[in-house]
Amino acid sequence: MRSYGQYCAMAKALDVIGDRWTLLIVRELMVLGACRYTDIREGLPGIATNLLAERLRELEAAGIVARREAPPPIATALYELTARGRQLEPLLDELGSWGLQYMSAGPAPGDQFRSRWLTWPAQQFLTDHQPQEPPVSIEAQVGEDSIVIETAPEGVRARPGTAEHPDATLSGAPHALLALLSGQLDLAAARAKGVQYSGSPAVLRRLQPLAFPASRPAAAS
Amino acid sequence: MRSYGQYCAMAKALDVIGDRWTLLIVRELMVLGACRYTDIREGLPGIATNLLAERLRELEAAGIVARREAPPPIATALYELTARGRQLEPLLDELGSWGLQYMSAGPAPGDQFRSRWLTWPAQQFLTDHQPQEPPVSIEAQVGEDSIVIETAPEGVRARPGTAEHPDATLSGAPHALLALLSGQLDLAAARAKGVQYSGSPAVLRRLQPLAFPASRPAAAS
DNA sequence: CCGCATCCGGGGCGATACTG
DNA sequence: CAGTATCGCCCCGGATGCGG
Repeated sequence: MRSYGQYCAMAKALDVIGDRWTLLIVRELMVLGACRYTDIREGLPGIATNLLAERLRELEAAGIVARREAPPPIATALYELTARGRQLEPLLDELGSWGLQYMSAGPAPGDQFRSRWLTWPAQQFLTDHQPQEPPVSIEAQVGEDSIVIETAPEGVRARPGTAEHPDATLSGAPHALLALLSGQLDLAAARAKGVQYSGSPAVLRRLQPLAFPASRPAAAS
Repeated sequence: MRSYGQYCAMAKALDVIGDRWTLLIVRELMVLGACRYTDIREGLPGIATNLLAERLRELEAAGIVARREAPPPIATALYELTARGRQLEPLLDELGSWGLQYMSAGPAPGDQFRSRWLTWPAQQFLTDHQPQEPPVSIEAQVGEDSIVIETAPEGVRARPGTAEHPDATLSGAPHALLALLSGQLDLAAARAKGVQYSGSPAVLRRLQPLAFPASRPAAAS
């Protein structure tokens, strides 16, 4: 991208990550961890293949993404975030928190969706209220692919994939699941909007926000 | 901007504020408060006038900026952030915090600078360690225009303008002043880099970071 | 099939000129 | 002062090709 030519921290940041698609590529790498070119592309419906390749090169040159030849069993390269790339997580969190206000209306006509995009609200809004209890996991899916939400020592983690023996399963329309995960709806209200939940309600209650917070919680401290 | 067409909070946010120059316009309005078209333009060296006008229209349509006809004495319109626009402040803070790593090398050849851009590091990194003491103010300038850094009940505030009787004055090269404000340099080291400080060192010590923090402090809690 | 590179049309952007 | 108008270019989107 053409530099703004301003000696200002925000302008310098935008010089590096202000290009179209760039932050969404970082989002995919944040969600997926080390992954293949095609895996990234699957999470970026609408991107032109040449643009993805070009952005990955730029991100590698900027020290945000590392490209690594995979060990023999896999015949391809893997992409992953560097330490500098992982430091973009608070920025993506803020971006999502601000953008959440545009989600309550539901998907616009033609909007694409991927289950993996639910990992962000899951980690952002769910908390383990009983960390001393045995770990639990919930499998959520919409459409083909699924994600796993599970308790961990550091807190609630979410990742694409499946769980062997999930304590609960969740499915439904994207906007209903998002509303449930972000605390806009409780389980009863979400069920009324078509959400299917199987398993003990206590599992979900252990993780859910306690009340209905404002759509944009006040900045921390 | 063309929509990403993804039902994801980050993508939706970028649909609104991902266009080139958009976040920098918000930055200027955050720094200046209600101001005229020309005032904004002065803080955005390099922008084409039609782009600024177009972006302001888009930001107004998105409910981020309000355009208001000024009262009679002034024969022009004023622009200011709406509540939704002010909610972008944490995002700009994160953007600046991440971009700060590119500032330590000093300005690139041809980089522009405005004193007002120092208001962000001043508010981000300075703290009033003696809030019960009488308020103090520091005037800082580089080149033509100056800013005022002053203590307030809510914490340290910085704004473009001048102080009537500043307790201290500060001037020097942009990168040296930034290093001083962000805690990368103490006063002695900054003076060695050409910073001029007049006034009691205690005034600056009252506000300065106590130690030399890492360039990117860990995310809160 | 994966991971791109190439090509081409259209629109966003940059620079300047111009106007009420 | 506060924009509008115009033009050229480059970035982007979409499709196709192609080597491993």
